[in-house]
Amino acid sequence: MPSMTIGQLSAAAGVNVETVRYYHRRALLAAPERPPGGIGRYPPSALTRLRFIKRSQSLGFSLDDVQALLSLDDGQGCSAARTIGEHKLGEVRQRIQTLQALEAALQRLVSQCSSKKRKVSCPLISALMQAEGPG
Amino acid sequence: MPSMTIGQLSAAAGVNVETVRYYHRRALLAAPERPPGGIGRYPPSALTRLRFIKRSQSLGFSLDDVQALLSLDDGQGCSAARTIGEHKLGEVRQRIQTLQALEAALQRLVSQCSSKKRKVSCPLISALMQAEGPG
DNA sequence: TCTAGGTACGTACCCGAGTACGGAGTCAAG
DNA sequence: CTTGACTCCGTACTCGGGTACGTACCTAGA
Repeated sequence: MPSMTIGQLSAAAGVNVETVRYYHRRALLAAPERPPGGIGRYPPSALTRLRFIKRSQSLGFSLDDVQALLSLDDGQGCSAARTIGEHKLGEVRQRIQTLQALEAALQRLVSQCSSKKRKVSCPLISALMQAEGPG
Repeated sequence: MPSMTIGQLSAAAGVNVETVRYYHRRALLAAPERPPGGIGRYPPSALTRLRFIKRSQSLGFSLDDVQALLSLDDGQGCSAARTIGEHKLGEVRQRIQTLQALEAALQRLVSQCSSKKRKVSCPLISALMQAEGPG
């Protein structure tokens, strides 16, 4: 039997049944053909698609991104797919930059807190009190 | 006049009036003393506190974190504050790690997409199709 | 045939950090 | 004293990615 119920499909992909239904609502995954009043059965391609979605998500693509990516999957959209990937790469690099700046600032505050040459109040807290503008 | 209305306070801190009220609801910022049926006026310390909140947020602290930090601002909580800071620093470093792994994977996919030695379909999309498990 | 478990569907809820809105009250300037 | 801006207060909505619940229905095994 080459077709699966929604429970089998979701178990195979490691997601919740509700998630599969949610993807139907988001039109990311077609609802299966279904005998009138009966229960839907998914072809193996549904599993491929579901894994595509989860894999894309794990690379930082949103479901909207995934939708765009999927719409390119006609063999023609390679340069468009690359554009989406490059854009996402830029976003990821930007987030890394921001977090590294954050890391440095936090590191500085915490080590001030550790050093014993502080005067009266906690240097972490008093540094946060100084209003040098947010950043 | 050393006291401000909510509009002046929020303008001085660069936040929305609604945000200030939201902080009241979250008990991050005390509601001002207010003549019966009259309009509240905030002391300058409210601005300091508001800036503390925004500054902490910009360092990656959640409002729950900020609440904890503020509760330590009695001159006694320095080591507790440092603990919170260290914990947050760990989180930030973890996020950086994850994003760097992401960056590498994305970079690889995008450059495969650019190189012309691809066979039939878009390598980015077909890589996402390969189900090697999410990651 | 009965029954347990799976499925279909619709709706509501979760998180965090606000934003939006509407009606009533208040305050200062003209 | 009126006008217009501001404030107060409560409730509901936003975004993203689902999760949870309830009811009705179907379907495979004993």
